[in-house]
Amino acid sequence: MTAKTVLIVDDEAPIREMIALSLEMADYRVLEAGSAQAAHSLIVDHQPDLVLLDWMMPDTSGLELARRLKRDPVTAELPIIMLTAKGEEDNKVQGLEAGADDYIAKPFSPRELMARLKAVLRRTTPYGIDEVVEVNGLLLDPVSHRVSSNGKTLELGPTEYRLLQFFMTHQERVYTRDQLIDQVWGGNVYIDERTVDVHIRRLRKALGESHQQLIQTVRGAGYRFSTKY
Amino acid sequence: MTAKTVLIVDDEAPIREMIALSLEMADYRVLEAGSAQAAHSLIVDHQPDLVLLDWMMPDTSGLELARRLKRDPVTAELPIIMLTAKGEEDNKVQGLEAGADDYIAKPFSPRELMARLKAVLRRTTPYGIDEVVEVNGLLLDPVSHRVSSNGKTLELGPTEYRLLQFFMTHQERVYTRDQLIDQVWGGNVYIDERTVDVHIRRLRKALGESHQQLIQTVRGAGYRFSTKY
DNA sequence: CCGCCTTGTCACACTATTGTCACAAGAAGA
DNA sequence: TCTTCTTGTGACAATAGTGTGACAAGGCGG
Repeated sequence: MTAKTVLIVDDEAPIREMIALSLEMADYRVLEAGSAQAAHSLIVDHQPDLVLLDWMMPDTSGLELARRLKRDPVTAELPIIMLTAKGEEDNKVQGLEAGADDYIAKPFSPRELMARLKAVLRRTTPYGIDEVVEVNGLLLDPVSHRVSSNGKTLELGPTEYRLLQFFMTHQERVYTRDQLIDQVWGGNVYIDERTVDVHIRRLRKALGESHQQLIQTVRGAGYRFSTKY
Repeated sequence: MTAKTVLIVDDEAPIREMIALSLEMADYRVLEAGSAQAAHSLIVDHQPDLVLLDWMMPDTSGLELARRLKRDPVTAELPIIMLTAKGEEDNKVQGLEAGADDYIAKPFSPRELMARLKAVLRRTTPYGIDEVVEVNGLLLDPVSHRVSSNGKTLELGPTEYRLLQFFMTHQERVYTRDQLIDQVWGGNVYIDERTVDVHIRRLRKALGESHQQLIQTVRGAGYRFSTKY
């Protein structure tokens, strides 16, 4: 699961920062824009997954931006949450008509914001298609999150599971420890390369005699998952 | 496992036949319809397990049919896969909003079609809405809203009941806390993820020693209801 | 208004998992 | 064979993820 990117559009920097802080603590990537103009180019460049849009903006109103985004086919599916001052119920209607997916009245608690944000993201990102992978009697089923070796369920820790999943969907190719950290641990972690060795070891152990040869050491380079040995 | 019936709705006969051929080779029963009208009566008569629906249809568009099916409680549960010409990403969103469970862009390989089809069938509920569900002596009767374990009635709160019902009709699949909130609490609620844990705990407690192992924790992922442990 | 039940949240207890280290074992090259 | 890299292995302390009990707020029928 990759981190979602959220764009905050508000002309008041303190508010932006407050929101940005909450979001970053919850592991979202955050972009900020102080004007509709800036917002638009950020959207084109960075393709955020969601926009938090303030209703009151000096130049072009937030409403205008929302309309524009929804009209353009490229950005039409981008979910938008409108922020607005308390009690202005009319705005809510207008905002939703303009294509906003949800609406939050200021002042709001960070907690509420997060909850709504998740709800919107949840219902706009459809589930992926998860396919079962099978190699020589080794079966990985992402749907039930289960791995079995010749029918017998294996006990894998989360990291071992992800590692195996990556290998099974990227067979026959050598990956350096760095690449594995990138792919399995997810981009922005700082861990020792040798840690990979340890997890490889754990995975091999869990796979047992019957399948541990599938994970091969390529000396001086990295590791490879292959049926040929 | 009995053969699944798939209904193909497309106004172009050659395409229908191509798809039908692939499906029959994979042991599916196939129905064909050239119009939304025909499709509707076939659905009523033959109750297929899945509908492959073309987006572009002369009379009522495929989209319309999808909406109609999802609106009618009788057919609401019927999984739908939309077919559409390549690159029309807007359609994807509209299609998914209309209730389609998946979406395939033409031209597609038979292989891809089969994979998606299997995936959709796997994750859609094989159970009728009012059917009694039974697992290892654990019995849930949606009509009387009652749950019994080896004949003895259990006391479940409303939420625990819904949670259990969801699990029993969606076995063998891991659900994240988010997804459970979506499915059991209903789309637009804002509650803490950890609340799910508490309800899981309450449900397990209520199920007693005999059945609490059915609800399994998948560390780092979520929960799963399964008879295999 | 009262008592009863359900619910969401919190604080704390508990455990599996994780990253790292020190050392053992192998491979490659001279 | 000996030296020098590189990888395997077991142990361990810190941490992240779950289990668990308690509680206050809210709903609901009386």
